[in-house]
Amino acid sequence: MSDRENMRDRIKQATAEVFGERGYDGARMQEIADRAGANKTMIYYYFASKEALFTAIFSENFAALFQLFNSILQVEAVDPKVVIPQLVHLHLDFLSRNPELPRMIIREIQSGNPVVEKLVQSSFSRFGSQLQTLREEMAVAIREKRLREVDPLQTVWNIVALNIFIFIVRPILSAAFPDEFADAGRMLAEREKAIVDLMLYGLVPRQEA
Amino acid sequence: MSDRENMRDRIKQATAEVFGERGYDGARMQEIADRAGANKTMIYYYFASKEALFTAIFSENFAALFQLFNSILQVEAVDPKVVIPQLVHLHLDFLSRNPELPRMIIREIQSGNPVVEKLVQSSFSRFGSQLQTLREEMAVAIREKRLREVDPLQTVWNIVALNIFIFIVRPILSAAFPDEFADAGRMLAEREKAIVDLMLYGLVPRQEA
DNA sequence: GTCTATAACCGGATAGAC
DNA sequence: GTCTATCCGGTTATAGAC
Repeated sequence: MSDRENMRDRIKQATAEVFGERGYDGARMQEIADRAGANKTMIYYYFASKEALFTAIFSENFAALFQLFNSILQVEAVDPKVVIPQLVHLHLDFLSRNPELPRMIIREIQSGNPVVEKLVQSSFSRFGSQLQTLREEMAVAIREKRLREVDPLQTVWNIVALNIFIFIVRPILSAAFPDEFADAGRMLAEREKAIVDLMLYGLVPRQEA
Repeated sequence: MSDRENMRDRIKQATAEVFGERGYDGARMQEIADRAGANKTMIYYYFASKEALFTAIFSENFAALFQLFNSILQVEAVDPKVVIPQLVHLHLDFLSRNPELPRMIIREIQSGNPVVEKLVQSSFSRFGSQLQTLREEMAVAIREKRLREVDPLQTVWNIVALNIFIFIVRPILSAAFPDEFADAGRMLAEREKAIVDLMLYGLVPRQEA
């Protein structure tokens, strides 16, 4: 029973891996079965089809990501020096536990799968109201000189862009800079530091001529 | 003759589009033919196979991108206030002319295609020496207080991350924020401004308490 | 160079035994 | 719940006429 007891979960795990690596179209049911240590037919015992399997795994992961985003955006006092390090850390931590998720989302987002469309729609409609709150908080922070005069939406995009980058291009980067990627934990820590530093202070020195 | 004269080029253009949208595995030779206004057989008249077609288009685009990177990195004086706006503008301009390229690269980079592997290897080995030069230039700039004490490699990653972001997640963003994406030119200009502003100054105000 | 028809193959899905 | 054997549709690729 040790391994065999939760075949369904092992299939889900294998599915996430293979879809993340190969994309929906490139994924083979046979490979998913192999990695789960199962017979191909077993997948069809638990899931109706490849499409249904994908939808289940994608929905689950996408929901988890947006749950994180929503909890992250519940910020009371917008002082960048306090908030930014927290935000970056939470997001990177989540991503390092789901490293294949960004590539999967990016790959499959324009697949035409109606479930995916609906998921994006509903996630972002909730996200919209959160964003409005953030706008107001940031406007206050700007007036009180705790924050430079920046656009809230662009700022959110910037954080996300910087955070997801290494996960999205990991295959390129680890081939191009093997030294930096030899120790994944160390690399992630350095990346986190660099992102926070950029977000807070930019490149131009404080004391100018 | 008007349209028909350079069928080969139209096939290449259609290929880039379809591979960008659907990925290698999702792309259908029939759809490429349709978009090129050609018969499917014509593709095989000009290219040996789907694989060969992909390799040709990928190599070409990837080479163009790295040519840009190399020309961009030939920077004499590293004063961020001068260099950053130029870098960001050149990169975004290139990307807006090849909007499908980042997604295509990210999708296909771990495909196992040996041509892709070799391309990445050779591109980055040349990039490596450029990076060494950049390190030295930046070290000087830091000593002379024109630049904050930042890591050169991380800084390059940051610029690339911020620049490619909207192209990579465009399908999500245009669905989630239709207003912002209604006018593509205006959106790109605002994005450029936001990236340069962040890179230079970060979020923390200059004059502190 | 361009087309129609078709071969060859592959991968998702199912039937049915145990 | 798990397995073997097989079907069927779709996709790349080619043969061969014009």
